Amino acid sequence: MQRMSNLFLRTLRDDPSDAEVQSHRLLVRAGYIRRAAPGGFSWLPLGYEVFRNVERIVREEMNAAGFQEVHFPALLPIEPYQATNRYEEYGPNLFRLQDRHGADFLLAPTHEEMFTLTVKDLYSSYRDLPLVIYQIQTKFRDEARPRAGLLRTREFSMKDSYSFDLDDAGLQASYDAHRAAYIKLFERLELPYVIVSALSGAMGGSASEEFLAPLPVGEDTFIRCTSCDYAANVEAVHTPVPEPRSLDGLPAAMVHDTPKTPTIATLVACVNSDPALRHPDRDWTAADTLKNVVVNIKHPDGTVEPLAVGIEGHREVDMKRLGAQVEPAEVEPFSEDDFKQHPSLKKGYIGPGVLGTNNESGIRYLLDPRIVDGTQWITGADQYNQHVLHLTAGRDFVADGTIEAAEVLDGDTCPNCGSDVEIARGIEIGHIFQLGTKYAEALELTVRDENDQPITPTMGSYGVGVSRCLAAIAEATLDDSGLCWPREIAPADLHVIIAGKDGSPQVAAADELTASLEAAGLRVLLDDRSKASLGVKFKDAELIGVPTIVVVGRGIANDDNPTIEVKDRKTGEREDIALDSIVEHLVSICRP
RNA sequence: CGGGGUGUAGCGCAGCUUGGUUAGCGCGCCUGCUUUGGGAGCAGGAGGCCGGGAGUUCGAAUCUCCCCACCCCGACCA
Repeated sequence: MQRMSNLFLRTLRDDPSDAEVQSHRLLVRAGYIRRAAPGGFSWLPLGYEVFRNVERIVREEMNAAGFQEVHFPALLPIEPYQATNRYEEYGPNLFRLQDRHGADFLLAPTHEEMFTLTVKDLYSSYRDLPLVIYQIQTKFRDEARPRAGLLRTREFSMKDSYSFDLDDAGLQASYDAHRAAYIKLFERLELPYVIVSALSGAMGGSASEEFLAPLPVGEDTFIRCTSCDYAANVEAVHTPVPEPRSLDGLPAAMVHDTPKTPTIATLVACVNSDPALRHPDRDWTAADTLKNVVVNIKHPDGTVEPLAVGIEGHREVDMKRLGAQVEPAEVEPFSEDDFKQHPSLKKGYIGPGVLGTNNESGIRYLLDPRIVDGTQWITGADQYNQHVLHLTAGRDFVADGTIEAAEVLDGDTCPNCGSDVEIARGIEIGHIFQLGTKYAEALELTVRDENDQPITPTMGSYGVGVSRCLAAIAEATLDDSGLCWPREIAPADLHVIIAGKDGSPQVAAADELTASLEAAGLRVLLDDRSKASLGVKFKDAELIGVPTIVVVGRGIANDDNPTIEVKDRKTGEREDIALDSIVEHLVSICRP
């Protein structure tokens, strides 16, 4: 039992000024956490209780799946990370430090290297595999911008597991086992989730899916179908490619003067207002135009190559999608100086006529996949103040290939079923990766097969953000009055409020009730504060968010039929329960 | 790293434009009395390097410069 009269807790009446997102505000106001460092939080008793509950559930589900728990240091030497090149690839997000001898160390952002090395250390036979081991550990990442309370911190708790298999089928089985375990886990946490296909990014490897909690405060943008269950990270969305159209009978391309139209908006206004250029049946829209955007692609070896991307005029280039397509190269803006280097590019009037490796600019030209043969476009004529109408793909121009770099819009076509997709935001709560042999090869992990030949195991890695999950659960369940935890996560099963003065019968009754409830195996938070007014106790109970609130008050003074009030935090429904059946009643609520 | 905003008591804020008593207010905290079914009342009290440093000035929370921290947007990001 926890008595609030001596609980290390101070609830706040006002919102902390530095907290913007709801979960952050309420976790601070309810006395669960305190900011202690940039991107770092201290856990207070109630918060740590909830944290341990989330951690326990994660652990139980991992163990239930047959995975074995280990624990590694967070402070690590850099050599293994140099061997996989991640010491460089992680860049400024890696915390680096030196010991007293000047030797380099890092604070681990994730542990692929150490798990791989430990397997190498202990195992050497195919008979030992498959293997899945995991840990729940504090991770460190020097985030450029910690934000949103517990949702993005520089020090956070994460469950990370690693699978080691002999072949692709084994990896797929380990991956599927994690996927299934995560589904059970998030359902037990009562955390809504969407599984989206993702790109593996800097982790290397092939297949990868993210578990997102679909909440507006999430930082990840994803696409989901309004009809089927398709969902994907915005970087990983595939654009359905329309069928090519016939070139027969299409009007010829014509160059027209379109003065002062360097932007899509001015161009559309111009062609709609010029009687010679108007569409016979309707207004032209930005979607009738072909926008050509030039960027620089910086390769890992330092060389820079210009790249032109052709997309529908009503879309922007999505830098995340483009970046994911050209990885590991990086995208940089095309500067005024760059334009001077390429005089054939008339800024604001760039068209396919000069783009492409075989044309005047020599710049590689990639098209959005929707721009199939037979589609007609209004686009730049490569002379200032001129555009060309009816320029037809496959007839008047051919690009060097296609690229998925256009922004995804609400109402785009689902690649799975053809219905509309919508854009949503989510908090990344889990991520599963098929890594392949990148780490095993770099660290020379091999085992002997049945013919005594060395083979390289194939790996997967799988993460769940424990502290982030806690924040996501708070975010998903809170209401205007405060937090509202699922029972298994909550810091207690019951929040018992004494509505009576010191020495009143309510105090004795509450003490007796609490003892009985504890004997029945329920976790009780008892508000026995004598100085706090009843209003404060009610407000604090709702703020703290224990799922069931029990009020020992005037009802017990009824000699004929003494009662105790039971209130459901989420619904607000209250009910007076006879004193002689209260324990049984509460057990049935808490342990259905 | 770019843009914007904010730093004054444990928390939330006013004061700064136009420099000038002892830097205020609400909540919280301490003492006493009253109160007890929805953030109680009265009375008394404690608590401030006004983010840090340098400068201007007879005098700086207030003006100038530099730095730091935090929040938001973007870049970044398993």
